[in-house]
Amino acid sequence: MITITFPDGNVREYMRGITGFEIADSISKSLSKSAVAIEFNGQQKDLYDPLNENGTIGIITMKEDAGLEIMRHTLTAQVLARAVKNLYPTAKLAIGPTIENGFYYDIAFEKAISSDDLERIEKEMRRLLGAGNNITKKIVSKMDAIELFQNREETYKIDIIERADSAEYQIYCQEDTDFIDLCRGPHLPSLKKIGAFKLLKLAGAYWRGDSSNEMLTRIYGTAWRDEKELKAHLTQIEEAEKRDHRKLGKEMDLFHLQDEAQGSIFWHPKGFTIYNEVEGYIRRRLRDSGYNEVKTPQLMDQKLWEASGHWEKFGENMFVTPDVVPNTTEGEPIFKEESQNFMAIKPMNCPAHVQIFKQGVTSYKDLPIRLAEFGCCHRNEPHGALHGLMRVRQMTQDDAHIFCREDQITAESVHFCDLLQKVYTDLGFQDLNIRLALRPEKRGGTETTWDKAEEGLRSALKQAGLPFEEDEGEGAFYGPKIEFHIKDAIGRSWQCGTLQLDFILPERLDATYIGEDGEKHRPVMLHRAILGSLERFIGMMIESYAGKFPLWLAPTQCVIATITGSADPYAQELYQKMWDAGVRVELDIRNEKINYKVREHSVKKVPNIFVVGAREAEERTVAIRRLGGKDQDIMPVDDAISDLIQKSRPPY
RNA sequence: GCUGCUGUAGCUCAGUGGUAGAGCGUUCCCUUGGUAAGGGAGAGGUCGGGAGUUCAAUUCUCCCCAGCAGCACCA
Repeated sequence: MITITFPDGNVREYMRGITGFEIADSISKSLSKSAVAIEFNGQQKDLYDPLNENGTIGIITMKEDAGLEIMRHTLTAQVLARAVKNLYPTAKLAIGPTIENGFYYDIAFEKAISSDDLERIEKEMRRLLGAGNNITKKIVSKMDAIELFQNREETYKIDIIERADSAEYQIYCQEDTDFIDLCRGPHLPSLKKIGAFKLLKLAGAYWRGDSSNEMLTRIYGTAWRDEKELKAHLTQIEEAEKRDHRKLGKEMDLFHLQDEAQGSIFWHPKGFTIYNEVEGYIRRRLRDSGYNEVKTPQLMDQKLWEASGHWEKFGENMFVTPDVVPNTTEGEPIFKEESQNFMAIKPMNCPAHVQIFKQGVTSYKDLPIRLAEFGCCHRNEPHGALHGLMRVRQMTQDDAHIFCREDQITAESVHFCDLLQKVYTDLGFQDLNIRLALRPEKRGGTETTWDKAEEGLRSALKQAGLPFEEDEGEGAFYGPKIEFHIKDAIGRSWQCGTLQLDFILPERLDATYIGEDGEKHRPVMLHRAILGSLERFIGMMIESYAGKFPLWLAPTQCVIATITGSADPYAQELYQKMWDAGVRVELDIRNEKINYKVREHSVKKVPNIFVVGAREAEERTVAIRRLGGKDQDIMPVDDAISDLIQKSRPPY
């Protein structure tokens, strides 16, 4: 007999070898009916796995998220994979995991498939589900597992097995078919329990995530408990797509991109208003946090980048220009002779900041020195990486470098995390994903320095009360880093803020300070950005506010809209008054109905419309229509203006 | 960079082996209307670029460019 403990603390005795299904059945028929798998001693197992030891059991049903995930997993591994093999027998299966809201399967097709095939596959999947086969499994040795898949020429499965160091492998089968799949499970006991699903898209993906490997075809899908949940999810995706910053940027006339400057933003007046407000805000924050703003060259001799190490390490992502006068004679080459000297357009500000640090002599008493720059950087990003404002080739960071002593690292890091938190709160971002990237394989510096650096950042995060995850091997070659990620409208994660410790660059560029002992010492350098690139951060803001910016950021804070032409003089007077008071105001005295004007400005997401007609002109009032509201609010002019100005104050 | 898809008017998109259409916007006219689209008329396109097949290409083929999705990359 074995002793089974239930989540509520109850204990029961069962025969050795009993299954989760039988245990569920011994509790209630309805439970065994809804059970899809079990969790036994913290590990998920199939419903029909025999239990041979004492343990704690939890019955997983589709109600739990764990059950939903098992369903998604079964759907991709058993149904999508089988449907593909039925339709394309020569296709080779690679891996098919679950992801947030769904699943994918990576498959090598003999011939490329397209979205039409997606429909065929989905149809075949539904056909297979109709039969509602039971799923069974067998456990085989490594040799047998390899043989099984060799017979089917499933080379990727063989690769997976060969790389694994387990002695036993689980092979899932479906009754009445010869379909098999290698999987660590668990799976649903039967296809009858699959809920509602939809295949979404096709994309390429490298085998084992390595770009030197061949590219497979990845089929993405989403799956839910029932049609209602599925529909809700699809609606949510549609809603999220409406918040896409590229779409809103066009609709709200904020910026554009064009072929001749791919990856670089043309900021329109309205977009640049937001940009300037954000920059002004962060500039005030930095000034009051002990930073000194600087401006450094855009073009610097390539030799400096060699000295800093960037040339060797990141040269491929840099733009260079020969230091010669171009030849403008038509039909002749632009460069008559090959240039001996090259200038590089800066991809980062750090080497330049070191140059400023190195001017004169710095005492230990001067540290920390915090140099900030809204530095415009160019990075030669791969074409496929470019993405609206989120990934650009020309960007401006709220960049700063802190030169400090080793004993100041933790205090500076805590100081930074505090500042970052204040900024993110002000700008409406609460949902941060913070990652601490630790020493990579290829790295500079000693183990002791790395220990100190990693612990410095770790304790700073703890002191700042920020939850974080650690990523082994993801740090920069010069030091560990903290990354602050935010998700965009459709759930893609982008790094915005960052804090990086650097022991290497001061060494390479020979930065020193004079210590208490009168000797030269190396400062530590902290690379840090709160917003990251202003372009990306504004992109995130457009999506998180869905274009409905708070007043202090709204490109147009107020439109004065007239009802009849007779109110025009009054509206003009009002407009001048507000303009003089510094309000970002527009005047709409077009010969259009007020309905039309209200709609148009609402669609453009103008936060306030001051509606004026004959009555308002007579009484010297305005009828305020606020974005999203249905009602109007009648106020005397001066009250309305001072109220608007009051509400337009930046958070700092 | 890789895989797949897309590229037609300012925007969103339809369409065809015989050089093109809608809605919105824009211009002009009428309308002065009280809180999410008043009516009418007009202008506007080398159908992403290049080459090929064809009597004829926006349509078919190839190459290039760009965009989108994902992957890889992201100092």
